[in-house]
Amino acid sequence: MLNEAQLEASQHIDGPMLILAGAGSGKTKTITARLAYLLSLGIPPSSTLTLTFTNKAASEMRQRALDLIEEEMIHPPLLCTFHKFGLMFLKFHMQKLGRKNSFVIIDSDDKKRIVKNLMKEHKIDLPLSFVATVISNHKNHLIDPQLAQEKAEMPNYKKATKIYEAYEDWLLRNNLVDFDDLLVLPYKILRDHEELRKETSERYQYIMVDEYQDTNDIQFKLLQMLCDSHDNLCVVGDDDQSIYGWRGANVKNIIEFADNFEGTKVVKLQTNYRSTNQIINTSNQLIEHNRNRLGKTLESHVGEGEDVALMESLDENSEASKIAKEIKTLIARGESADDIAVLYRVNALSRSLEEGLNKEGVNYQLIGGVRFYERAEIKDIISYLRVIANSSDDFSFKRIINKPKRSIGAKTIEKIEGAKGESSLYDFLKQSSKKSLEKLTSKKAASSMKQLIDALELCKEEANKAIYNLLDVFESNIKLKEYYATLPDGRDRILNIDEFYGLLRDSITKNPSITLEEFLNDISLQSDQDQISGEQISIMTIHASKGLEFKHLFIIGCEEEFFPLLGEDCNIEEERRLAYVAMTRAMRNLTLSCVDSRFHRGRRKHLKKSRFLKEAGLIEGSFTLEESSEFKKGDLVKHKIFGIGRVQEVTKAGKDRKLKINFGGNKKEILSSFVEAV
DNA sequence: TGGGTCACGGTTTTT
DNA sequence: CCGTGACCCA
Repeated sequence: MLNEAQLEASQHIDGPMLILAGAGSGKTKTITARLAYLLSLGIPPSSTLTLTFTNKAASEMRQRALDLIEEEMIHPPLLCTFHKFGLMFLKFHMQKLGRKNSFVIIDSDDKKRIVKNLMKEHKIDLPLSFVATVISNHKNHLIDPQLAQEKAEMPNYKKATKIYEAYEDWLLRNNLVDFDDLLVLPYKILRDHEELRKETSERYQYIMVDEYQDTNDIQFKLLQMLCDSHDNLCVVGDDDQSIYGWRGANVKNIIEFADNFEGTKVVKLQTNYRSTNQIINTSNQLIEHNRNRLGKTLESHVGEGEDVALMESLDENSEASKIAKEIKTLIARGESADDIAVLYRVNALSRSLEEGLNKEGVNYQLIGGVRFYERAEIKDIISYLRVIANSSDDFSFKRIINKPKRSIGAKTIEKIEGAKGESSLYDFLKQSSKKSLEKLTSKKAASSMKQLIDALELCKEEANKAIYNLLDVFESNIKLKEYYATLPDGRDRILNIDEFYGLLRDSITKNPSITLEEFLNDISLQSDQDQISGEQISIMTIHASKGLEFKHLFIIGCEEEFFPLLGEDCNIEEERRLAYVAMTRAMRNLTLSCVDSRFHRGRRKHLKKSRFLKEAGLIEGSFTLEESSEFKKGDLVKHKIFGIGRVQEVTKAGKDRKLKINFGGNKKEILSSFVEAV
C-alpha cells in the first residue's frame, strides 16, 4: 500500500519530477510502483529506462517491478547502472569515435598501475592519487589533454597533464576504456551526432534515476542528452545522503534540479517506515547541523523503541570484544544473523573488529575490503582472459608474460618493446619467427615466448568456438593453478581461482552465447553489495552500506580524526551526511561506539569523542574541536609580521596551542595567541 | 633472472 | 603496522 505522497509520485506521468525521498521512506517501492503504473497505461517497457547506482539496486528493482506487473513481457524494461548503460551504448556506437567495439574495461587498480608505469617512463614523480584525480577530473569536465596542457599553470599540474595525455594515448592504443570513459564517451557521441541523439532520446521516453544525489557532472550532461526530445525525467534522491563528493558527485544536481528542468513537480517522502522514533530523532538532530541542504524532517512511522546506545571502551580490542559479545547475545536471543551489521568509516578499522569477532566465534562476512576481483591470482587470470579476448592489450600481456615464471624478465620485455614498432606485443611475437626472436633475446626467452603464444592461440580458438571448454584448454596449457600451488599461501589462492572458474562457468550456463569480452566487462562493473548473502552478520564501510538496512546496527570508531575523518580537504558536511546515512540504516537498535585510544599505523593514538555524538544529542560536554582550540587545520590566520597564512597543524603547548602555519610557502611554528583569525 | 634484505610511505570512501 | 620497491648477490 502506498501512502499519499508515494501515490502522487507514482502516478505522475509526463514532465520532470523530483522525488525527495528521505531514508527509509519507501523510495524503491515508489519508483517500482511508478514503473509498473507507466507500463499499465500501455507504455511499452522498451521505452522506459531506469538508471541506478549499483547492480544490486537494479536487480532488486527489476524483481519488484516484475512482481507488480501481471502480464508476461517479451522485452522487460531496461533497468541498469549508469556505467552498464554506457557500456551497452558504446558496444553499439564505438565506431563513431573511430574505435573498435571489442574494447575491454579496466578497473581502478589497472588504472593506477598504468599511470604508475607512465610516470616512471616520463620520469615524473608525483603522488599517484593526485595524478589519477587530475586525469579523472579533466575527463569528466571534457577537457582534452591539449587543452589541459594549455590551461595548466602550476608545474605539478603541467606534469600531471603530460601523464594524462600519455594515459589517454595508452588506452586508445591498447583498446581499453576506464570507468570514466563509460560515461564520457557516450556523452561525446550523443553530443556530436544529432540524429543519434534524437533517435536515442525518442527511444527512451521515460527515464528514471535512482540515488540522484550521487550523480556527477557528466551523468547530468548525459541525462540532458537522453532527454533531448522530451522532459520525462524522474529523479529520486536525498540531498542529505550525498556521500560521493570525493568521487565527483555533485549535490548541486539535486539541489538545483528544479532550476534546470522547467516545470518540475516536487514530491517529498518524509515518512520513515524503517526506524524507531529514537533513531530518527537522533539522526535528524545530527543532520540539522548541516547548512547546505534542501531541508526536510523525517518522521518515524514505526513508533517508540529503545534509546540509541553509546558504547565507550578503552581501546579497539575491548570495543571489538564488547560488540562481539553483544552480537552473541542477540543471536542467542533468536535474532537472525543477517539482521545484524557493524559499520565503520575506514577499512583500517575492520582488522581489530575481525579479531574480536573471531575470538568470540561470531561468523561474519566482510563486504568490500580487498575485493575478490582485485586479488593477485584473480587479476592474473583476468589478464590472461583479456589477452585472449583482445590481443592489443599490452598492459595485461605484460602482467602475464612471466607468470608462471618463463625466464622472461624486464630486460627481455624492454628489447621486444623496442623492436615491436606499432603493433602490440602479442601480435609482434605471433608474427615473428623463433629465429628472429632469438636474435633479439636469449634462446631460452625466445622459445618460451613462442610457447606462450602457441598456448594462447589455442585458447583463442577455443574461446571463439566453445567458450565452455576454454578453461580446460587454458589450464592444461598455461598451468596457472600448478604454479600457485607452489606458493606459500597457495591453498587459498587455488580456492579463489576455482571460485572464479565457477563464476565463469556459471555465467556461461546462464547465457550460453556470452562472449569472453562480455564476461570480462560484466565482472568489472560488479560491486561489493553483489556478494551479500544471509546467515552471517555483515561488516562493511558506511559507503558500502548505502541503500541497506539492518535491525541491529553498530557503528564503530566514533572519534574525532576517524569519524569525522579529518584530512587535507575534509568536507565536514559530507562527513556528517555519512554519519546520517550510517545511523539511518538501523531499524530497531543502534549502538555508536567510541574508544579512548586506537592503534593505527604502528602507533597508539589518543582520541577525542566524535563531535557527531554531541551534535546528535548523545553526550553532553564541551570538548569539540571548535571549543578546545580556536584554530584548526585549514583555517586562515593573520600574523603581525608574516601576514596571512594557513594553519597546517595544531599541537598542544601547555595551556596554549602551537600552530604550524604556511605563510605563502614560508612555514613557521607559532603560538596561537600571536595570530588572529581572518 | 630471481630471491633475499631493507627502507619507506601510506588508504578514506568506489562505479 | 603492512606492502611495495630499490638494491644486491648467486
